[in-house]
Amino acid sequence: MSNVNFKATTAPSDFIRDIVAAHVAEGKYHQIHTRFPPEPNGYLHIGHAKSIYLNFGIAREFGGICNLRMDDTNPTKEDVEYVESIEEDVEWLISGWAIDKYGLKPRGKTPEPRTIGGKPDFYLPAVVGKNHREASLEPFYASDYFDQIYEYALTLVKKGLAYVCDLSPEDTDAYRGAPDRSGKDSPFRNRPVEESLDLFTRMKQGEFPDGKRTLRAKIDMASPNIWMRDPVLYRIRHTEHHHTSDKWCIYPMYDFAHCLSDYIEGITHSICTLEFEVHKPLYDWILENLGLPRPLPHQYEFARLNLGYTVMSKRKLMQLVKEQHVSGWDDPRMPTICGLRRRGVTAEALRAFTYNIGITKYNSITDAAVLEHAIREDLNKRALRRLAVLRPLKVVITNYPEDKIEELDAVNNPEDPESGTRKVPFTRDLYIETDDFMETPPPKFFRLRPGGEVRLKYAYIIKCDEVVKDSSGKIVELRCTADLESRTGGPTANRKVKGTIHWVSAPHALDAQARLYDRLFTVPEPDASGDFKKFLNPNSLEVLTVKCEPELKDAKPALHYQFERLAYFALDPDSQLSASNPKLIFNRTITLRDTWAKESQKR
RNA sequence: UGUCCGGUGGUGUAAUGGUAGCACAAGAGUCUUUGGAGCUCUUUGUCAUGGUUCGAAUCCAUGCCGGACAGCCA
Repeated sequence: MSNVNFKATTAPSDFIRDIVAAHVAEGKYHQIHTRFPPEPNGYLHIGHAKSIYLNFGIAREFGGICNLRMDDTNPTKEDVEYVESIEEDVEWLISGWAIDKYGLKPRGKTPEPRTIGGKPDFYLPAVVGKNHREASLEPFYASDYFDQIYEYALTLVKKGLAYVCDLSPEDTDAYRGAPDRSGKDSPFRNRPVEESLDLFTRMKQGEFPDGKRTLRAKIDMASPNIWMRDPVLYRIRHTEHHHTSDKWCIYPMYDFAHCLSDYIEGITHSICTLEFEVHKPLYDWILENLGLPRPLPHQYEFARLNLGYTVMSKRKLMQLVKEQHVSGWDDPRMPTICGLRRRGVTAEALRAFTYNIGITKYNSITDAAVLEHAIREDLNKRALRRLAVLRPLKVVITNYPEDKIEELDAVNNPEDPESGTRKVPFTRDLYIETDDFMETPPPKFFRLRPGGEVRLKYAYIIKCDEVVKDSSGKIVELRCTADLESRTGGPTANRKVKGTIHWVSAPHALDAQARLYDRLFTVPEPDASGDFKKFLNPNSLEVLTVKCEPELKDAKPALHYQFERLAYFALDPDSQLSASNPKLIFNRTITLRDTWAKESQKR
């Protein structure tokens, strides 16, 4: 990669960072500790990137740590496929930026019991600053705390703050009431502590089938907050767990496991999305009623990302994959991290994007143009310029010798002088873009026309003398003459010609596949109402065989390219890079801004 | 008609009682061997009504509008 100097992005400011900054100023915590806690039931998407950059950003800006934790309390939906993809994506997103704040733990380690001021405690510290790829380290798992969470459940039961309930799922629903209607006490609510203890133990031992009983917190069935109406803490699930195997048949609910996981890891700021706001009283209730000896974590909520022209829910993304509307989670049209990566979007662009949209509690839909702008800005600085013709039209320079080959100098990246130049071969037979010629052009068309002149980038000014058509009237070839003095540095090189177009020498042209992606959906809010799939864009992928300048035979997967005047491209992993017979596949990351397209649409 | 949380140009986001700013989008111009990039300029906004104050986007009250919550999902 070239050593482009990216301007240092100043640290953003938002209401959560303001809170953290105040806590740092007053010395409230020994060290700031955040966490990113995905459930491994799907692939990470750009909305997760917003959360990752918030949590790791805070760790980075305030000298803290951010743990990666698998929030894996529901074995029926989770899978190792997802935990592996999550690790890969998180690492890619924070690599070279906050990787030194990445909180992991020794593989297989679980919280150790200890005593603080006479009180029992469980704590699992993070390891940072080591090579995150070390096999000896792994992410945190909520499921690693099942023993401790079970202990805490026992404590609540003994305190008379939790009970085993025999209500069926249907009855539990009915007893809960509704937002505007008070709930009703379970008939098992005042079951003796000893009996609950016995039943809970037997639940753990597998004596009862799924759904038969639950452990519930004893709070207030009349609470205006539904989550305080004796919420279920544990349910029975005779299911193998991807991380704990068959050790458990009872699993803690999110609300019970999450606050305790935060506590066990010493999290100070537990940042989540708005829909958990109504759970906060429960989060606090659990921690406050356990007599915990260390400072308690606190929950803060922000608005999740909504992006125009796409869907963000894991359920819907899963549906697109399963029903094969896309080629997989990493299809370049997907808003997933792996999809964006495959498409050629960089982590830096995603970071700039998330910085630009900010953090608030207002539920908004971000214009897709904001993301596109961040991608273009990033790629403009780093992409290597190359000449490639997407839809070739043959051009013959009739006054140019048949066997002559010139090696012309071409700039690799005008934004980065250090990227240097390369040679591009020029011959009599060329390809230009079909769109760069019009037989009867509209006003303001600056490209080639019959009898008109245009400059070939890095080469000559040519004039179109003759349009050759086949029997159906289709244009198959242009016969042109070049101003042989007009090459770069030549006597007439500075002649004013309105248009400059790209080209490729036909005998030297390299065939490659180009995959042109467009928005996955045709409307800004595909999931606003009804079936989002009816808004799928039927033209979201177009596959072309294109003509590339020979330099591209050495294209590198890690690099980004701009096919001049067209778009940014990146090599797809499906490419075969054998030196003798490479099979190149380029994904179009994003088009260049096209003011001519806008101009021509006006009419 | 319960509880909680919100409401600033088209979109998103600042201003923490003191000149409503920035980005994207849109428009105009300039430059250009990328109709790219850059540079310059322009249009458009504090949900409403009262109140407190020398002064309110900001504080208070009322109303209006929007979102979240009734999984043994997270």
